[in-house]
Amino acid sequence: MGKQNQAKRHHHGNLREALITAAIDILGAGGPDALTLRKCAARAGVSHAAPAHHFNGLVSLKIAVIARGHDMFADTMHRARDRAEQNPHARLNAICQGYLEFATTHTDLFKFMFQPHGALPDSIDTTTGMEISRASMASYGVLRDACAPFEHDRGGNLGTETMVWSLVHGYAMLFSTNTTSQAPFGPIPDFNDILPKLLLKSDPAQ
Amino acid sequence: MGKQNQAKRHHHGNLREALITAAIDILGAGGPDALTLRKCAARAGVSHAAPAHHFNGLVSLKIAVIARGHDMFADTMHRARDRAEQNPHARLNAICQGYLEFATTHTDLFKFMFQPHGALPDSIDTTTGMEISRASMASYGVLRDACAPFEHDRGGNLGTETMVWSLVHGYAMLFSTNTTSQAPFGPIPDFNDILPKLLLKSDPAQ
DNA sequence: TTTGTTAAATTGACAGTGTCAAGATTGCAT
DNA sequence: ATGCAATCTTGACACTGTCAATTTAACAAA
Repeated sequence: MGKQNQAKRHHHGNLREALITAAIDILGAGGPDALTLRKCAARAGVSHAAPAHHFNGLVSLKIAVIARGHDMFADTMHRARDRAEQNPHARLNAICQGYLEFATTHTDLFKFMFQPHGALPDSIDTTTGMEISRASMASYGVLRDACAPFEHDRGGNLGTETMVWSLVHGYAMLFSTNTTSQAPFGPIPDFNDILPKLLLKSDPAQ
Repeated sequence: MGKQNQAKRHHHGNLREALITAAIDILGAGGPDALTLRKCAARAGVSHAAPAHHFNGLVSLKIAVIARGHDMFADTMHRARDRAEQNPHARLNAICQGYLEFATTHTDLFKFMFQPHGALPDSIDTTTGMEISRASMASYGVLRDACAPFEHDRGGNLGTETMVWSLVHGYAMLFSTNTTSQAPFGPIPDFNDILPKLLLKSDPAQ
């Protein structure tokens, strides 16, 4: 086994990957404040300063985690889309369901992805910078493509994109879980009952 | 002057308030990661362990900052509402404008308010706990009251609340500022062009 | 194979941080 | 004035990110 061969080796072999998965595990277990370079290093079985050779500081590791999160995010939406009926309404509805499914099942990661992390562009190593731009554009593209069939009276389909994205994102942010001491809510309407009102209005062909 | 009299005193006089305003200043200047108990203490002119007598740890101070943020948030929406025409549509539209105005002018604080901070209810001192529940309920009440006139076919007006809140919150979260390495956007449609589509559809009297 | 160069990981150190314990100071009711 | 409780300080500890110096491993060239 390759793993047994690499067990005693000085070089880890794939430390960058191991640190990202370790970070996601720690994030899911202990929340954002528990995400620590030293803990990731310990979980990957390396010394505390080893991550410095793969990430330009803690912020870069966080950005890499967000990039990985966007990959998972896009996957969830893709799967939801592919098992839906193949018409624009069903497709967009399924993608929103995937959006909310990811926000519900990976709440910590989802909220972590849309937080400011004080990352100046030059403080991120080039590898991580490429990953985050690719992954974030890809996950946004899923929703953008699904909105394309819905023409809008002004501004092309950008208006539809903005409306749908704002609606589903706000819904996910507010109701995926009650964060801390939010106002008490009654039963929250299902998103299935919300989106059609927006779509029917936006699509003159309907 | 009271201040000069209190300058050399051992007791600060109003350290709790001073710490909260110091925290908001630091948050606006250096971002969430710069918000530190020791920095707040230094800015308030007390020793590093003084805050422990007013807040049950850093998390409680953060929650107190969020409560103060909700007060400012509600004020902004109130002012926007009061200078609008007094009909349901204009009122709700103005409140959403206030919502976005706060998110734009206090972006750091706004995003900080809607982040998870790993606050177990029993880890927050009672004073702060009362403040956050009062303040968050008050700020949510502004939007709730503005949605009340718009009856909805199912679920009373809760559906309208959920729709409008999700829409404006998502819009604020996504477009108040480009956080870090988001996908490249074209021009974002103004919220004034978005909300009416939702309202007109939701209000059968229109 | 031997050698030299580079990448990868380790060790050690330093300044900050949250938090606790113990002591000192102040304000206030009695 | 006296005692008590609230308030603040000092000191300490473990943990964190980050840097510098060093050791180890991998690999290409001779």
